[in-house]
Amino acid sequence: MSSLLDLVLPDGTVRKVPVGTTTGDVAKAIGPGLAKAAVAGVLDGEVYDLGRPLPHGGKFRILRRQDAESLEVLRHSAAHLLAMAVLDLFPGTDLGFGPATEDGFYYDFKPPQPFQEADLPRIEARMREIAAEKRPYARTECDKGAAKARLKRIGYDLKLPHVDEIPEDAISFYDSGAFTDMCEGPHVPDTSWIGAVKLLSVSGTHWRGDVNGVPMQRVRGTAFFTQEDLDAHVKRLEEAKQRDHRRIGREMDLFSWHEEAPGAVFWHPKGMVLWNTLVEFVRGELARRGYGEVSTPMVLSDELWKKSGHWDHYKDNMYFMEVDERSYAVKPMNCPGCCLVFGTTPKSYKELPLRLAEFGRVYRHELSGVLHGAMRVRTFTQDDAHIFCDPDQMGAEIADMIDLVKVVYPAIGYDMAGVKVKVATRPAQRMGLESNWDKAEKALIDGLVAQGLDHEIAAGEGAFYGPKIEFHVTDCIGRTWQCGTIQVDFSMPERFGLEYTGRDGNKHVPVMLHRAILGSMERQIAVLVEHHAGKFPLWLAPVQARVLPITEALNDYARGVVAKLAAAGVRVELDASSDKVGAKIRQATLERIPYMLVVGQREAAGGQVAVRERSGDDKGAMAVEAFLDLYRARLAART
RNA sequence: GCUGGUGUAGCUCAGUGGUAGAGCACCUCCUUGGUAAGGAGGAGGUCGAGGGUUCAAUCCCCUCCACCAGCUCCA
Repeated sequence: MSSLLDLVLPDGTVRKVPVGTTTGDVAKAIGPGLAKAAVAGVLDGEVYDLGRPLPHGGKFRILRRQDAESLEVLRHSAAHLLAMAVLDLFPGTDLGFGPATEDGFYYDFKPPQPFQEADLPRIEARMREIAAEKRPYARTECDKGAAKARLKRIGYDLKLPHVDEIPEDAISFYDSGAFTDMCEGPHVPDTSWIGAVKLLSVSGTHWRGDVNGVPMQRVRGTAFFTQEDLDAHVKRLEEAKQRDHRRIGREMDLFSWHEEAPGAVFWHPKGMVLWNTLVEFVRGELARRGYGEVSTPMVLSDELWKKSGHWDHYKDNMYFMEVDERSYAVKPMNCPGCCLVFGTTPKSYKELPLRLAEFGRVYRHELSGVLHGAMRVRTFTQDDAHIFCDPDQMGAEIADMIDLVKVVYPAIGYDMAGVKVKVATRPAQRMGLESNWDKAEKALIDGLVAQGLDHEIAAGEGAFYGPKIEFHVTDCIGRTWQCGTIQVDFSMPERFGLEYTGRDGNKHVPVMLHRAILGSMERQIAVLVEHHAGKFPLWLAPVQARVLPITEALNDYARGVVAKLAAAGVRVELDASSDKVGAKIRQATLERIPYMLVVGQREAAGGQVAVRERSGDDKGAMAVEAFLDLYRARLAART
């Protein structure tokens, strides 16, 4: 074994260093600037502490403070810092896990007495004190037996069973003064590196996410190298809050909620403009793609749900009722109704693929704690469709669905690059043959690969009747929401005895594909509101233009303009209030109306309107017809 | 459902063991003003619901409901 290691740096040069060299040593050797900025090293993809000897040669790079991955290291260290403070203030607390997350960190605790939000400032203050103490993060390694003994000695009971699940033989610990934690690292050299930290919330959780497991409390926070970075982050969070669809929905009078119907959206006229505009847009695409549209009942007999499998697999989420001594359920999905439609008449292979769309409203009894505005509700309308086809047609149909997503999402303002695609595979609770699950999962993955979409696998997260592709978009505070979905289902057609006569004259069972593009109208519109911060493109804007007379004497002229625009299809309003024009502009801007049409003496004399855009751009005075040209061009461009 | 929090006017929020207040919005009047707030006055609340403690509860206690942040789950 050579006593020199070969480190291949990002620029391709090879640096020979003696065994025992640390990342810090390498950084120093390269230059003082780098030494100052260095946080950790990455050797063949694995991150090493600044002071940890590199065990072998390989591809090597140094993480600097400005690199995104450095924040992860820092925040993981901040999680330890949090644990130190909590153990100081609440002796006897048992520790769970404490990882870094996308924009911060958390640590799960089992304290003798539950934490309250009011405890956070105290904990945070203690964290700052400890940070100032410059406690080191000192790494040591031992074998599993020693690790268990060590955990037992310090009283970390929860982590004890976890030792055996670690694949490596060597277990690492990090010591910071009296505090020690089993942890694979990496960490910053000492606590003083954590320049700015803020605790954000305390919430409930369970040991390792198991609802039946030990209840714990999660303290969440975020950390940065500098206070300026933290301040900027806090400001971003506050700005994101301004995009909250619940707030904007109220401000723009799109929808409301009422205690009488928890988990249900009440749509107002302006919200319905968004809804109907989206539906009409999707309908246009469906017509081009050979879909028919159906509408099936909300309330269907229990018998149907027993046949479909929902009775056995989905009952907990369903609403039931008894009428005339017969039991019914409110539909949680549209598929069974659609199956009845398919089965109405004998089908020939010549009719396949049969594409049936349904803007179908469903009810699902979701747990009270999961409801969230219009994103997660108990009744929602899916832009659903069920495609009955033979197995050979499946690939082409899936391709067409993915293509539909790629057409619709950019049109409503999403960059496909920001849409996360997952393939959810067979869950523990499922029905149907394993061989069919194999085929179905393969068909979905093949479809994505053929369409060039990156995806990740969400193992075990499929529906009970089949695997699915999920298209996730992100809300204003970084939560992602599943919208579109494509699912393959071999089971339900079989259960409903659906069949078609093939070219061979024999009966065959069709494959059923379920799909939603927008997902649910409720969730989609909520995400859309946040995505655009309420500043919808013209074609979607509930109110597209408002006419603002400068004085009440101009109201009659303004009414004439409104009539002319309305006749041309513009969603236009008149502001006939006695406010001054500045106030009218302010109001229209707050309501995020794309066009403000100011009319005064000058405009009235020339049959004109003075066009101001939502952005504040003054387009100047122009004839009403000229404005309509502007309007139509932008409408067509969907901008 | 679980953990923690919140619930006072349409909205944002003060407040007190002796049945409530501000700003904005609303209504009326004055003002007729040229690109993000003109002025004055008025109206508006079973203080989430039910029970308890008390001479007296919006405030203290209990139960429930809804909402918020997470957990889990989902479109």
